Amino acid sequence: MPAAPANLDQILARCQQIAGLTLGQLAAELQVPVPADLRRDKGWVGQLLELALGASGGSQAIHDFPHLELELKTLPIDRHGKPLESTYVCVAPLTGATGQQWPESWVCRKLSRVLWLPILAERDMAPADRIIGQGFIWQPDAAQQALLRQDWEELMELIALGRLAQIKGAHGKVLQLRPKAADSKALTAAIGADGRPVLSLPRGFYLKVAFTRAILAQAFGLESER
DNA sequence: CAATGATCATCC
DNA sequence: GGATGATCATTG
Repeated sequence: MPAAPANLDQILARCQQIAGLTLGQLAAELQVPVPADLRRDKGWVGQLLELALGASGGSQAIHDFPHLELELKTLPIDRHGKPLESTYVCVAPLTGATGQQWPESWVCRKLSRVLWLPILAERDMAPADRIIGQGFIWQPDAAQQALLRQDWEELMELIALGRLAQIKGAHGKVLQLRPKAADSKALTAAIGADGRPVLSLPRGFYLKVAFTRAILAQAFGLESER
């Protein structure tokens, strides 16, 4: 298992080494078995790349590279370089976060610096054949930060006011709130419409495709359409 | 249960 | 085709 990288340059160097490899090739190097499909191994890609890059953290609520305050995100893209999915950020606090300010929020902290690792992963490609792209480190610019902050503040206000049930995935501009649970029967504490505690489906913050697509376009100078 | 890693599958 | 809501595995 690769050692934890000491700095950002080491991480980027490692990214250069694995760019262009298929996930099957990388898995073979690391002696990790490859699932035939991801239906029951949805986290496999992310965990493989964590291993390859020496990320730590596991299932704890901390950065992938704690000392570097760096978050690792794999990003499945199609052959045009467009993200296939929205990107999960973190679970949403449904209680006890009233009064929390944006700079202290887990969304802001996690997104303050991200190592994006595009993976060419058309749906008809077997996991082993998916190809690792060129990873890059991103930090939100002022405009991106403002969009994230605005969406976050709106969503958190609705949560605090007990309007969680009204929030749909379409609510934010770049950030959305959607279910995040093992199934529709999972429950967690939340604030009801009358302000009293209720149980509800856990939610998570996700970045919309248009936002991650813009990040890729920014990094690679691609056209943002198509 | 809640956190991590996300993709699946259905509906529009 | 794309987005929304549902779901899967694993760990502490």
